Amino acid sequence: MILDVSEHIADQLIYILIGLGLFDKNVKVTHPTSLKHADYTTSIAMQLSVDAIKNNIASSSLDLAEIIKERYLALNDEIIDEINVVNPGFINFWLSKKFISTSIGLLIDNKQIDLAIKTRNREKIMIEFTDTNPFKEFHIGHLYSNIVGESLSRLLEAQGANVRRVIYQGDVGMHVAKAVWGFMQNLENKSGQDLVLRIANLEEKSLHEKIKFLGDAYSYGSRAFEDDSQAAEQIKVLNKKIYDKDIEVMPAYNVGREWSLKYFETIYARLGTKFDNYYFESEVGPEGSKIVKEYQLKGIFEESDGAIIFPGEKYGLHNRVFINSLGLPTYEAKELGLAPRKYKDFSYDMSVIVTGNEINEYFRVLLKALELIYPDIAVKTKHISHGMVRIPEGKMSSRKGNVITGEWLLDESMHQIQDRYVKMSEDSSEKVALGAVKYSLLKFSLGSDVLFNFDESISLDGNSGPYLQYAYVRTQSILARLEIESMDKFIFQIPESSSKDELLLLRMIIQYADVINESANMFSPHILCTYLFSLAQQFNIFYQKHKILESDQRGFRIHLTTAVGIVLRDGLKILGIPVPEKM
RNA sequence: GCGCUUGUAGCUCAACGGAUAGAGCAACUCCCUUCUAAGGAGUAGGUUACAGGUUCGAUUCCUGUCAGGCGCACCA
Repeated sequence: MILDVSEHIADQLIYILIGLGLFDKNVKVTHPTSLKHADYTTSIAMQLSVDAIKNNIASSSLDLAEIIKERYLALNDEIIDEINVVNPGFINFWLSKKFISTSIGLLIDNKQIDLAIKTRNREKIMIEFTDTNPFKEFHIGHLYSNIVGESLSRLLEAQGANVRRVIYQGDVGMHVAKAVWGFMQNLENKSGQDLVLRIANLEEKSLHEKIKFLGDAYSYGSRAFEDDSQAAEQIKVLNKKIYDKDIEVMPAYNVGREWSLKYFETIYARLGTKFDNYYFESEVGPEGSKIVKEYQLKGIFEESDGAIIFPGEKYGLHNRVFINSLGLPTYEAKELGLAPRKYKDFSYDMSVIVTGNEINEYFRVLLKALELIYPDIAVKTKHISHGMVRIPEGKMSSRKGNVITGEWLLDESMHQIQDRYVKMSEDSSEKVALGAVKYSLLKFSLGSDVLFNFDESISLDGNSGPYLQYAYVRTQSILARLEIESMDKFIFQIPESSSKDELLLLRMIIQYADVINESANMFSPHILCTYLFSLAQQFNIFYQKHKILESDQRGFRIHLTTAVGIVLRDGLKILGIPVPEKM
């Protein structure tokens, strides 16, 4: 809908600067911190003032800014209405009303957002996120990863990318061994029936009861692992048996794995994620081991204390075990097996992996090893890490029983909403609950830890998901009062008497495309959140001050409301937040 | 001890090296016979942990100090 205005202005500026005998290809044109200053701004005059003064081009940064302004005005750029220069040398650009009305008119006609600049047109991007572990719960950390991964996927899709969502699940390893051990022990104590029959009895139970059973088995197993050295030995042996697909453990292993995966699937569906590929540690482990052994011969890996390690210290990192002394691949080796497998399935231009920041260090080591083995894959791999979700009591642990599961949070959020708004439909309250929880995690910049606060995560007021949903619903309920006839008849035009609030709202809408690109390029959904919140705020101010349907500017205001609704709906969709019809 | 990371209003967080450092929550004042008050208007709240440095300009970059978090080989 909108051409890339900042790039357009930057091009003009470069042309002007060359004419002046100044050259800087890093001319940046950005949105100022506040739209009160202008639509676009550049600080180039200040950056080049030293050069300009030295070469007698200008006497100061302010002077240089004035010179640039005059030359820009001489270009008669139709997009720009006004340029002003502000101390100590900012050059501020104001979009013309003509440009604004044309852009908004297009937006309304198309009834959707279509970024003219498809910065990632058809780029193939594989994105891995959520990474649950069968046999364990789906806790808020997984929830966070899922919400972040899904919104990043949608941001990249908005830029035109061909995105493939994948998940990598840990179905082997010590956590699984602990759970299977606990599972078998818990079954053992019940009756004299044989294992297969005892498992069959459990099949009648509901999925939730089965998951509860698995959860208990895991905490029983991990407690035993720490407190009982004999049990710990058994669990280690069991771990190996699981890798080897030993017939003795497979019945319990297979049903537990299946229950878990089925359960996770219900959560992904609820959250609105559909994965295209599923990868499992059990599948990539053997390949990873093979690669490590092959490259051990080439000197990339070394033997140490019976294990095979990658000597990260040689590269300023630290050493990591890739194959343990039992001959089993660790996380790192499995990841090494996963990388080429993913590339084989989808010859991507970029591979994004979303994880918690606790594994940042490992990932650096892993990337180094990958770089030595598959340099072409390594350069395409991008690790995005989000912070850990902390709870006020400290660390979550299954053992302490203070794990907050994703499902519990969503359910609890929904209950609170239904208590407060008794008339709301089931469908809307689920959407609002999702909006509250998702937005509360997305609004923070990625990277640093987030403190989980229940009241805030389900907050319905202020800077929250429901605030945005409410603003959207408000636009729709106003528009719903319209007769169908009236919609197509006006040509979008900004009246002379339009107020500052209305103009500001229009200028904010124009920025949407830039915000999407910035948010996607920086892999930062919170940028979109911040924007949508201020847009909704500005709309609420407008709504409070002005009558829409009963005013002499009815047509204009209806269109304005329509445009805000389109942007809010589209932006929320990109965040993965559904919009209810009524609230 | 080493590596990575964070420190901004009472709390939770924004701010591409730029303009008077902004929001939400909490507190206090107001505004519903009105297109949805899940809203709006206002007041109060800051030596951006501390000390230097680089720059026309530093919350942002560099160095040091202090404080928190994470990671330091067979878990993921």
